[in-house]
Amino acid sequence: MRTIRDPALLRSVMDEHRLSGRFGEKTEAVMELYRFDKGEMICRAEDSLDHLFILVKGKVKIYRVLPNGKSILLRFNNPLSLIGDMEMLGDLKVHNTVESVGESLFIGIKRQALADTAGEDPAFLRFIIKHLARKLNTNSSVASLNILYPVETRFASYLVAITADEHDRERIEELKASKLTEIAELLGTSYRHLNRVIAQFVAQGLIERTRGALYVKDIAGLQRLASGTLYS
Amino acid sequence: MRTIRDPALLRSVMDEHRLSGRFGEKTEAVMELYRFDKGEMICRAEDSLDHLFILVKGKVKIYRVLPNGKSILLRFNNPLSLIGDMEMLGDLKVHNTVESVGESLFIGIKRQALADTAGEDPAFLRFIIKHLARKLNTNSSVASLNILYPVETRFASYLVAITADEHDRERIEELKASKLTEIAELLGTSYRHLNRVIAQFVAQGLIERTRGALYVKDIAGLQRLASGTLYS
DNA sequence: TTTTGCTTGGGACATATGTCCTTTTGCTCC
DNA sequence: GGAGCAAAAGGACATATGTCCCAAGCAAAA
Repeated sequence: MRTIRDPALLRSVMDEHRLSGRFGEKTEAVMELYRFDKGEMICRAEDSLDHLFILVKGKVKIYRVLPNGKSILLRFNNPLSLIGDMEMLGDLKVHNTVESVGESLFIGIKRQALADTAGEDPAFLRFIIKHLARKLNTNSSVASLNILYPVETRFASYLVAITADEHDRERIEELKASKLTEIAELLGTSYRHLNRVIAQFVAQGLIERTRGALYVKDIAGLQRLASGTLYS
Repeated sequence: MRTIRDPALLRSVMDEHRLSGRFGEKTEAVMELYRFDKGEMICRAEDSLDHLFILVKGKVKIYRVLPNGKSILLRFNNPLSLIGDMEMLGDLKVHNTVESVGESLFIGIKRQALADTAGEDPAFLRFIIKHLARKLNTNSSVASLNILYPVETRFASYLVAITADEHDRERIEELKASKLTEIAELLGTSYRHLNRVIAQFVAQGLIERTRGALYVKDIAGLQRLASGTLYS
């Protein structure tokens, strides 16, 4: 992690995401820029965090490692998502590992500043609340989807989500994974089983597979399979 | 739903939960008391909510109905939990059904008052944030637990949680269920399968079953099975 | 080029879990 | 006490998913 002291860059980043003027002046004053390199960890379980981060550039991968050593990929996050909100604002321990996928840029607010300044700024607090609410919403949708539907349905739903790129481009990005093993983790299944489902979809003419890449052929058919359970 | 105009009762309820003086005066002024009868719905999917509710007495059951007609019990909530936070504060649609288990009492804040008054009160907003963060935390723990461990482990974890009543009584209550069918739903499995696991636990001497009731005999053994995955 | 290693693709088998049905048990109401 | 009912207990079978392997393709390193 490197602190970037470049007011002009901070300004332009805030403009880009329409954050300028959105919070109180005092809150803006305590914001700083931080950069993480590819593969660098923003936090991992049991860490104690000193900053609340707002991702403004790049992409992070959030996963959880469980006592039995297994891990589950929770999601990918793209700009304007919060890291450390639960920990800093809810007095909770870190449970998830957050890793920078490429190089990424964050606006950070130190713990002390959060308590003194931002914690008294209603606009900032409402911003946090809105993000928390959306996170919770996504999270519980995915959770119930995971437990009530077979991998077949979830994978169809996943494909529809990353393919239909008209609206909601953001949420889609949040779930995008490259390698098949990662998709398997995201869906909470084994690579082997995902593979079976892929083979089945190919047999049904829903998708096509060529040396590793997948091509959606029948989005309507996939939608039928997902039957209204879209990741959302 | 009935509005209860009884300032004295409101006062005593707020005292009981140490809410008095915690928020700004204006915020306190827009709080009202509401009562729901046994089995009454606080909200259900696609409803539009007009209030943010804080449960102060009773117990509510939160579940989600999915497009395929299946439903999953998400959790039971006990006093001082929020209903409608995601919807009112995150501009989201209602996705979960919330049902009053017995008779229950809420402090409610109307949508308009929320925007005008409470939404400008940092103390109130921090209260909301803290609750959202905890909800999210519980939710994602349970979600990964559900997907990565077999029912056997989850049920052991559940039993440990509701049995170890020393510390954390609140969180435990949140997950307590009476009938076995309800436990099955909570664990996201079928009653049949839960039954199998129970039979297995009995055979291993971990629990005892007598006309419907279960008695924990070997909490240490259950803890070993749960292996650090406690619902938390 | 060979080697090494990661990713893909898939066979064989074991296990976890779901669905459907029947039987039993304990209760309440007549 | 018997009828009727809801919850509980469990048998039989089907399906979903995991684990363990092995083999092939491709790309970077040696």
